[in-house]
Amino acid sequence: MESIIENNRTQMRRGVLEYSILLILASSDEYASSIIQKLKNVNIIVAEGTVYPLLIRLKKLGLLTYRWEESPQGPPRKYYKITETGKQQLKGLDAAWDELSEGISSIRKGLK
Amino acid sequence: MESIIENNRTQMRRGVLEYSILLILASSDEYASSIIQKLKNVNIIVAEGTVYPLLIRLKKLGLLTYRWEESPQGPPRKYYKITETGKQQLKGLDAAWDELSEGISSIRKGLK
DNA sequence: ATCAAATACCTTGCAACACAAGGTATTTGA
DNA sequence: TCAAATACCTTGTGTTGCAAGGTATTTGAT
Repeated sequence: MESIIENNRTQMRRGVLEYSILLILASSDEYASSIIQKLKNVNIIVAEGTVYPLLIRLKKLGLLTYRWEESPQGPPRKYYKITETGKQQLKGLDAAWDELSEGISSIRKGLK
Repeated sequence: MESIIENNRTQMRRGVLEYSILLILASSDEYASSIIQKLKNVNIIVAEGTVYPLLIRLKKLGLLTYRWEESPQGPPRKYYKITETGKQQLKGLDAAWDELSEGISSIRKGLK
């Protein structure tokens, strides 16, 4: 018994995940668990099993690099950093998001 | 050779498709080709093979009904209409969209 | 010294779903 | 009679988020 809403919420999130991660990394270098926490803070809740493969993919595409750093406690952390290529691509994603927002906005106004 | 941007544009669109269609039908009854055209008008470009199965699915879920109507030319048209249940679910999707927009907005502001 | 808890990392298998491509049916008009 | 336009729909493929499960490191309590 799954609701249409919950299902679509997932779908919507799915569409902006890479974008969100690049946005976060454009601001500062972060490790996976920290990224997940930041996303959770803005109600974009996402599973570990989603983020790790995604970071690996973005790294393969040359949009990210990473370095290891000691942690205050626990195992070392893999800090990801956005590359120049990544920054350029991010601009394109910004545009894509804006376009989509405007599209939805237009349809919404068409009502009433 | 696929760009990250084009790929993500598709992903983003994907997430809001059901939402967009319900929004359009909340305004007026429409047939599939017309819905596709309206989406195209706001740069949410989508293929036929995407929309038809989706309408069928939404109908099965009880969010839409349809009736046949003669066309000025060509074959008859299947006009879809949103149900009361559909309208209720749409409210939930409105909320989901707003939440996502705010989430992205927050992350974006975190920059600079 | 040992073991539990916390923190991080990562992989596998499944299910959902958009899209490209291809197909059928109806009407009009040349 | 046949091409063009309009409309409907189905099938096969590839991508991908997620649940579940697994490994490794450190700290601190017993």
